[in-house]
Amino acid sequence: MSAKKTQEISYDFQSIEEKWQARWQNAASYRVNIDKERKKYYVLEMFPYPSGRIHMGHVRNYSIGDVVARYKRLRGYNVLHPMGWDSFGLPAENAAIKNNTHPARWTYENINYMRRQLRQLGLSYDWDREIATCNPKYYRWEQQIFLEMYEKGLVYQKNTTVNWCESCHTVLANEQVIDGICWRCDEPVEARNMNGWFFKITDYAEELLEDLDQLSGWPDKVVTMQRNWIGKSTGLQCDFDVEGIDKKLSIFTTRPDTIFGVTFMSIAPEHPILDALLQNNPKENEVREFTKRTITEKQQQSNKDVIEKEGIDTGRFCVNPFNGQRIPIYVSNFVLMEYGTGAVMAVPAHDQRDFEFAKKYNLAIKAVVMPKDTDLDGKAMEEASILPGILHHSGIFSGIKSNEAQQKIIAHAQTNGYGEAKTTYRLRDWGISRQRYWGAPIPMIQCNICGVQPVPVDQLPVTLPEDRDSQQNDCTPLHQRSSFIETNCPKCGNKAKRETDTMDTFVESSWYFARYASPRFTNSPLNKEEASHWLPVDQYIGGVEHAILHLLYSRFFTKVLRDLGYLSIDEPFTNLLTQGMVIKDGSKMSKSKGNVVDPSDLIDEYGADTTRLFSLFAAPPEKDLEWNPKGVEGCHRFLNRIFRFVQTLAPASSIEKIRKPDEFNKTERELHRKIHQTIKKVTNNIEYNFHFNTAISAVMELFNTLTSLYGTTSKKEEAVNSVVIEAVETILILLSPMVPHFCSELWTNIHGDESSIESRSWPRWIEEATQEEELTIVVQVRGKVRSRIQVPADIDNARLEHIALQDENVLKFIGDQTIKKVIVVKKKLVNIVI
RNA sequence: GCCCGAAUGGCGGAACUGGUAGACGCAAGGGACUUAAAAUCCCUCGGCCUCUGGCUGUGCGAGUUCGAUUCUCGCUUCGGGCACCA
Repeated sequence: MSAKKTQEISYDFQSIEEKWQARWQNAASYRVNIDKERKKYYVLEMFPYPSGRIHMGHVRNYSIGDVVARYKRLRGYNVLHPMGWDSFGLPAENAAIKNNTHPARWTYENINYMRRQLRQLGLSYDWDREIATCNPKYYRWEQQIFLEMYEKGLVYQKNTTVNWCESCHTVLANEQVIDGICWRCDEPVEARNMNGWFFKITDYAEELLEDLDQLSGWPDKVVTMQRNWIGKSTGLQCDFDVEGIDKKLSIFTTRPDTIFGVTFMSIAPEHPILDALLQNNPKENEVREFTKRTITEKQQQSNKDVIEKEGIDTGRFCVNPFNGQRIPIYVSNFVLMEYGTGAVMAVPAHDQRDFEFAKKYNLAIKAVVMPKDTDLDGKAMEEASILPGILHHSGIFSGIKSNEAQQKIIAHAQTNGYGEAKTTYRLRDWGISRQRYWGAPIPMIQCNICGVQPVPVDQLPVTLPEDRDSQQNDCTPLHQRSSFIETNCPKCGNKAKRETDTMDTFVESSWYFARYASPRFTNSPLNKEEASHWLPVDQYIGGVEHAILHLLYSRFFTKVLRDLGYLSIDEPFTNLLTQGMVIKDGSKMSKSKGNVVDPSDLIDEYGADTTRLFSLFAAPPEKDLEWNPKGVEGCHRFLNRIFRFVQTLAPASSIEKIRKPDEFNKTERELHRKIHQTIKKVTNNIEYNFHFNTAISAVMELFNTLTSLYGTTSKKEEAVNSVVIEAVETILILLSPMVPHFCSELWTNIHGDESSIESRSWPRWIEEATQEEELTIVVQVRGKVRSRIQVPADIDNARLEHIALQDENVLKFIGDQTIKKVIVVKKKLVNIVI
């Protein structure tokens, strides 16, 4: 459809939207400061990466947030609603290389463009608080937090196997590897040995897990995902003596009750004890060959495929401390060095994986836990039995129930000094080193004399070098820039080298929500007073794809910042709304699929208000939104209908027919009732479940009622009365969080240019006014609807039953059969059972 | 494999605590206005039948109940998460 054609049928959204955006900007309408008189409300949408242009996912996310912000303001809250840019990251480097420019330039150009797009949407942000994470004024504080964490022992460096993405040319955190694939570029990730910096998120594993219980305002799904990700298991860590060497083999098990069923031992190919085991061992070459092959296979294999279970006998034995039994030690390809102790006690009778392994290598299977009324025989078993039961063949523990035996066996090991209760987590420490240019430099120095030294806080920020002599792109990694590397040791003053890794961009987004409380503060990362006033975020809104990554890291940082004395809260986000994706033609909108709808085109054609309205109307926020261009037109038509109606309405001040409820005629009563029913419905929809789609439907119904009672324009004489004005005002206020320009404009049409809809407060419904005078009662015979009867609302059940039983149609269905029972549901229905 | 979630007209989606299934919108069909079209307005719109009425219908199969989209059990399909986790 051409713009011209649309113009003919539309209200002049372009000039209206420009007018109101200018007003809001000039008056700084959404600037916010601490106000002790009013309750605070902090609503935040996940800030965007400045990729170039706003997409429909952003429009949806920010429209939802803006409704919440505007609604809360009308409810009298002092609302903090900030916006900023998650502006470090790889795409900037790629674009810089492609266009021969500097990533900073590309990034800031994008920010400027996208800020303009957001303003065009009429989003009510406090732009004075805008931050960009690539600005040294932001990452300087991040470097300081890093140093304070280092001092607290929460940062360390280690050489370890890391996830390397060759296509992004950098290391990735575990959370950024999805099914063995890089979260950003979809290329497979390889294992590599490298030196890198880590945050000790595992120190907070228990608290991160426990506090999930507090997050009643989060979707269960996200809480569950985090719980699984942290992956806590409790059990026994137990030492087995190894025959012939002076070393112990330590295992971890969640099933200590099966320890008398151990028939072999599986250790990881990387296990450090292996060297000792292979000394003077005739099988050395054979075993070494196996481990070498397995390790290579593991590195090549993406962790998605389950590889065939394989193992090799080392020819060595260890001893079960509980019964002195000799146990062969195998190296197995499925044992992970990173989890537990890298060694597993194998109980084939009660673990399916061990069972298969035992069958393959013809190892003994010994059943020790007998489920109720069974007597398992290891030789005859066809699969492992994982059910609880009574312990057999288990020495002094025989006869005890398996769940009780767990604690007793752990206690026994503890008393005898060969084991203890142990908790392990799946969660790994967060590797934050990135070998890329466009990120916050890690503020550390390597001195040959003094070792690793932190950059003194008064020397912050360590800024990215910008040798912009040439017009060339400038993304050379830091380790290739001698001018950056060379420095002096802060301790001894001799020549030393700077750390050349930059921080994972998820570090920036882990605390930005706190910085918004005092974005220009220059004494420390956070102004404690401001932070304690505004935080936690009352409502956080964003895509579910961040369920683990960003949301887990932010929770971790909140606890760290608390322990560093900056925050007084335990959890950053009280309520979380995860919105669904925007779908077109069955798949997510993306450039590669060529199914993107550019929000700017929509704004040009229909205006920001229609664009916002549709994104809210088409589906409830947590569901995926199917894009339907015709649906947009439907929303546009709805606004046009209201516009036309209000255009023909006389100014409120000229209304002479001011009526009080007790003077209402039937039509006025009906409209008045609908007004209050709508206020109730919309308020509940926004307040409790963010179902904006049904909120909008309710307003549509109110408008439909209005026009069916008074005609599609209000030219008629009788339309000019106070109830009609109330209806229109209600429609405008209820819709104003969703279509703010439109409602602001029409409000001034009714009340004059000085009047502002935003200074009004959200309407309250009168419960009494929502009550129907007459009810439609359904009459069922044997559960089937046979008739509907109109009765006064205050009818009692006996009278209702009486009327129902006289209904002609009902009598027809009862015929000459006897009535067994009559069920009357107050104000709803009568069911006659025959 | 384990753990979550979902399934309702041609489509997006409604339905409070077990009580009128399909609100609202889109699409479609018919009509009014118009020289005509667009826009606007009005009507119809789950399926079937013997059509002022009736039967049937919320993924499938059972169950509880006077009554089930809603609760229970067993499946199917789709989506999401975790996955040699010891």
